[in-house]
Amino acid sequence: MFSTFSTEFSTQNTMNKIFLPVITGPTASGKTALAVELALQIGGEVVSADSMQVYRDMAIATAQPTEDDKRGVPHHLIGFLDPREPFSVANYTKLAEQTIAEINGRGVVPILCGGTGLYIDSLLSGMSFAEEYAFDEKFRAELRREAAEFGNHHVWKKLLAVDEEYALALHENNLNRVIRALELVHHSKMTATEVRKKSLTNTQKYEFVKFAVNFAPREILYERVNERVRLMFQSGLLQEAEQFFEKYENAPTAAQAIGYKELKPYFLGNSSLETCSLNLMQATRNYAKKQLTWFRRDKCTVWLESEKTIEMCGKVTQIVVSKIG
RNA sequence: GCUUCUGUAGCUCAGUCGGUAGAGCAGAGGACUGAAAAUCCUCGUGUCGUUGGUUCGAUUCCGACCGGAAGCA
Repeated sequence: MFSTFSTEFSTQNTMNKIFLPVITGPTASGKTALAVELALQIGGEVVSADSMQVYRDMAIATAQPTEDDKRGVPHHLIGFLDPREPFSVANYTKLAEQTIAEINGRGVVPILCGGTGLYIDSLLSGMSFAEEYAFDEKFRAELRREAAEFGNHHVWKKLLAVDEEYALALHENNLNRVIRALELVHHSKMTATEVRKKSLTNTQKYEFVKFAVNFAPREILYERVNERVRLMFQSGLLQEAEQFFEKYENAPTAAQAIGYKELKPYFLGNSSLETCSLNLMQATRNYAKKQLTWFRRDKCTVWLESEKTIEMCGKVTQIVVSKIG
């Protein structure tokens, strides 16, 4: 039964690589519980791969595992950052690499668990993010203003002039990316195309097995999402959001978290709590769907039906143990 | 009971001066290299409430009926 999985992973060239089980899946799929169970079975520690769980004072909205959820298993990269601080893949991969190396150095198995596909894949592929490519808020604001005045096409044409290959691969309406690519040229004197090629020249540091938890049919997943949002309200989401708005006026990255932004109309008196709560569920369902789209693109992923959680834990543990040796 | 408005895609609504219709949202799929819980792309046939009439032709005009809303009694 387990042999069907073993063909999925490559065992070649495992020397000097850290073994890293990866557990991912859409929000509310139960990946945290699975990671904790695995950690208990093999004596591992969990490293989060979540762009929003890094922030403090947002525990409920970002569904950070509670002490009960953790069952004594140490968790890393959760709730350590001030919400006013910006954060990005570059910061994440750097921190995650350090954390994983540290855990591995103690002879403990690190377990990567989270729902931010970009962070996970960037880390696993060893993508490099050099300092000189850092972003420039003024530059972005100026281009955004130009787009508002002259249209997206105008800004996209600028990119076409300096990096034709990447511009043709991008839709002109995808302003964020068009601007980022222009920013790259502006600061690093390298095109996005060149940076992309260069960023993947690093050797991969990990020998990994990637599991993705899912519920099918989709309606079941969506009902779980709704239920999770209801639980968030019961746990005090409203109070947490209120405190967040009082304490943090300017939170560039953290303000994007699903949860607070849907609740804001309620605090401003523009919308009923019920309406906001329905919008919050809707946004979370949309998010879960988008996550699945990302996870599907990696054909080596081992998909797990989470109807039978116990059985699933057993399978995962067995696979992981066989890799550790 | 009378008057007025209203009944079109799962939802909210456009529209057709009579030639069987289209947006947003939802839903599905996809992209993704420093904001990724972000950003963006693709996909729209539905007895146009029911039933008669006028007409070559009605979802569109007229009548009746059945829902819904508001006002007057």
